[in-house]
Parts: sequence; C-alpha cells; structure tokens
Amino acid sequence: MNKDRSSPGLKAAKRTRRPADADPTREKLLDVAGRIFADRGYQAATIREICIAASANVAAVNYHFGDKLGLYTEVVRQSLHTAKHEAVQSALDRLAPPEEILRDVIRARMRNICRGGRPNWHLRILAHELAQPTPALRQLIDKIGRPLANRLLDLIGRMIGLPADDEKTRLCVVSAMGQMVVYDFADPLLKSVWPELKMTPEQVDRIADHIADFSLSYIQNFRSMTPARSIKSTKRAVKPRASK
Amino acid sequence: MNKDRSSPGLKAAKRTRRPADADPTREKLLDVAGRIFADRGYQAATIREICIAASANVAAVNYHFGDKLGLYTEVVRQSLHTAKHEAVQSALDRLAPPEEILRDVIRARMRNICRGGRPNWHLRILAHELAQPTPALRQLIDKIGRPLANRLLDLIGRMIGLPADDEKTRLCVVSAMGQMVVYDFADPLLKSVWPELKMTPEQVDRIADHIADFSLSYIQNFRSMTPARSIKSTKRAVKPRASK
DNA sequence: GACTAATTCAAACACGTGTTTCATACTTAT
DNA sequence: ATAAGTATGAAACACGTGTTTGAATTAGTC
Repeated sequence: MNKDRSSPGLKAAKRTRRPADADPTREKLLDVAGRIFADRGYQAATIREICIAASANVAAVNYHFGDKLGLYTEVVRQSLHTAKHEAVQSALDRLAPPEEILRDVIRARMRNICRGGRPNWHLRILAHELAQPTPALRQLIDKIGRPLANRLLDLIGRMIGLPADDEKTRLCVVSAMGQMVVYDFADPLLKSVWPELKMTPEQVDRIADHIADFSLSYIQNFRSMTPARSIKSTKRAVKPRASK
Repeated sequence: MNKDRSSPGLKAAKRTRRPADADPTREKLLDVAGRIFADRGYQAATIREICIAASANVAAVNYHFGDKLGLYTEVVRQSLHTAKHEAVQSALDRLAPPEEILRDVIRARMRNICRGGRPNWHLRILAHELAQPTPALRQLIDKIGRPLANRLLDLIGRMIGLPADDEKTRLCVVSAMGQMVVYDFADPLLKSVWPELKMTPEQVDRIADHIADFSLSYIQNFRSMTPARSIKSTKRAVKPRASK
C-alpha cells in the first residue's frame, strides 16, 4: 500500500530520454506480458515467467508498473490504442451499400483473428476476460465491444427495416458476431473436429466470405418475408420458415 | 505422491451403505464444486472455498477424491453422464425431415444454456476449459463436442448436398454452432450491449427459433444456388449474394 | 571526475494455496 | 461391550505467488 519508493510507475516527468520513449526493459516487459497474458490469462500468468521471458528482474514489474494489475491494465490499454481494430471501424465508415459494408466488416474482423498465421493475442485477452473477468473487462467492452455492436445494430437494423433496439435486430447482430467470435473462443474444439482448419490468410478470407454469405442470405430476404410490419415492432416477426 | 493412507478416493468396494450411494459429504462436495468450478474455473477455484460452501473440512477433498484434480475430473465425469445433453442427442436421432431435426437440435441446445433462468454450469465449465485447458478438456471434447459436431456435419452435409468433410459443410456447421455458443461464452458482453436479454424460457425459445431460421435460410437455398457442382467439390461455391 | 538520480539486482518477506498429519468421533461386525 | 475400519477435525507443512527491501550498478549533469 505504501508507495514510499520512487516508483516511476506513475511518474509524471522523467528528466531525460523521454523523446524516444524507448525504455528498453519497460517496452520488452509490455511486449512479453501481452503474449503471456493472452494465452495464460491474468491470474495464471506469473510475474516471474514474464520477467524471465523479458530478461528482466522480478522487481522490474513493480518498479515500472506498480504491481501486476498495473502491468496488465497497461497492456490492455496499449492493445486498445493499437491499429488492430481500426480496419473494422473504418470499414463501417465507408460510403457503400450496406451489404458491402457488412461484408468488409466481417472480413476485417476475421483477419484480425490471425495475424500472419499466429493468432492475434489482443483478441485472446478478451476471451480470457469473458471467462474470468478482471477490472479491465469493462474497459474492453466499452472500447471495442459496444461501439462495434452498436454500429452493427444500426447497419443491420436498416437492412431489415427494423429499429436498432428491436429484438430481431439484436438477434441478427448476435448471429453475425457469434459466427465470428467462435473462431477465437472455441479454437481447441475447432481444431479437434476440423483438422484441416489451418487459418491461413486464404482460408480466413474464405471463412469471412462464408459468414457474410450465410448472414446476408437471411438478412436480405427478411424484408420480403415479413409483410408490412408496423413500425412499433411487435415482439416477433412471422417465421420465415419456408421461404421457398 | 505416496498414498499410504487408506484413501478411499479409489476405493473399489465399500463394505457398508453402498446401496443408497449416499455419502452425504461426498455428494455435497460434488454439488458445490460443480457450481464453483463453473464460475471460477479450475485454477481460480480454491479447495477451501468449496469446502466452506459444502460445510466440510479441507481434508475431505483429499480424502474422498485424492486431490483437487480428482474432484474436478469427477465433477466433469458426472456432468457428462447427466441427462443434460441427452435432449440434443435424441433430437438428432429422430426420424423427421432434416430441417425439423436441425431446428429441434438448436432448441434443445439453447434450452441447456439456461436451466430455469440460471445459466447451466455444465456449459460454463466447457467455456473455462477452452480458455484455460486442463486434462479434462479432451474428455469434454470427445464426449460432447465431437459427437455433436459429427452428427451435424452429416445432417447439414445431406441438406446442402456435399460430403461431411467438405469445407463448405464445415463452415455451415461452425456458423450454426457459433450462433449458439456465443450465448454461453460472451455472456458479459451480451448483457452489456443487450440489457433486455433476460434469457427467460420464452426468450430462449425465440432465440433458438431465430438461429434455426437464420441458418436454414442459407442452407435450404444453397442447393438451388450452386449449379451442378462436381462431387469432388471445388473450393468455393458461387456466391449466393442476390438470391432474389 | 564527482555528485545525483534512476534503474537493476539478489534476497527476503508475507500470504494463499494444495496437501498431509495425527488425533478423535463415529459406524459396524463380532 | 469390544475391536476394527471409516470418516472428520484442527493444525501444520511445503511450495509458489506477488511484493518489498536495500545495496549495487548505471546514466546523466555539473
């Protein structure tokens, strides 16, 4: 509790060597911690393992970040400010037919799962947070989960002609997102029942296209299948069971 | 390592009171451990917490189950032998049109997520296992994940007229399963962007029907959209973009 | 080159964990 | 009632964890 040490973890001004912002051990620590937190989770990851991998002393974490949670939240904070999620956002800002926007968003999101063959650790941290929440979960939801979901609600709501907060709109958004997130959550299960799944860039693009096709098939036909629904939207639309 | 104690954890024959199979503390321990393991995960759950909740001594776990992992694997084993997943299996065994089978399977699976309002802890254990695998993961995959996936591959493969191991068939199965599992994996995220999601039995049924409609829309139209594909199956079918 | 602050290091600390010990109460068969 | 095996209880143990300490080392400034 007592922070009588100099503890530059919250240092406001470092006298020298600020411009390059290159504190080698601090950077190395963040880099290594990101990967280790991502595949072990916050609790299971140990400071000693991180420090050994970063060739740093155990006390380095407490010196530079205060404590373990400080290191973790800084890792999460940096992962949010990275350009990884920008592709998804920019796809949503494009001026194009909604079908194309949705397709591009799905592709951008899918490409984020694997970055050059290896799974992107930014998303695995979210997976761990959902299983075992830490104080960083709210931050993650507010910064990436909620904005994306809200934009998708608007987009798909327009496509099916229902308000964004209609239950049917939400169901469609969850259906679309569920198809995506299963690939970074259920990874061990997928590998087990689908050995050919290698997540190469080409295959990831095929997956993205499939998800877009799969989703658009229902979304694009929804309007024609629901006869003149009132704007206030009752609970459920008529079942589009046998559309043929 | 040395098990010189009597250690009935692996006891083959208990002299008395076998018929009722009612060892109170053992049963209580299993019951409590199931819930605690389910929402904390294997590592984060502590033996002391479990024993306090079960009004048992800390040594009870080691006495009845050998060690923590023994308790956990027994919890998992019992959760597999329970009747929870039978509804899903029996739905697959029905003699009915494939569309109805798929719809019933989805409904049975969705109803398993929430058992009377409260989330079913059997599935939350799987969620934790996928994030932080333990030796029990393989068991879970082999007993529930793989069989269900294989039957769905057959079912959907027949519906779209492609072999079960075709990439397109797998993509469709993952799309269907992804829509379901997102509801027990991304629970905190869903609650955040969809406050009205209460998972009442009625709403769960609506969700299940939606997932079935959403999936069948693509699956049922797939055949008519792919012109006479060769049996060996090229990589991708023609995009069913504008089916109207 | 000396002084000062920042940083690193090895060691120790405090604490929670799973596990074990051994004494005690209990149950059952003789 | 007695003896033997079963189950429980409180305390202690061994170990890994995050954290702290204080000295040693480095880097920057005059």
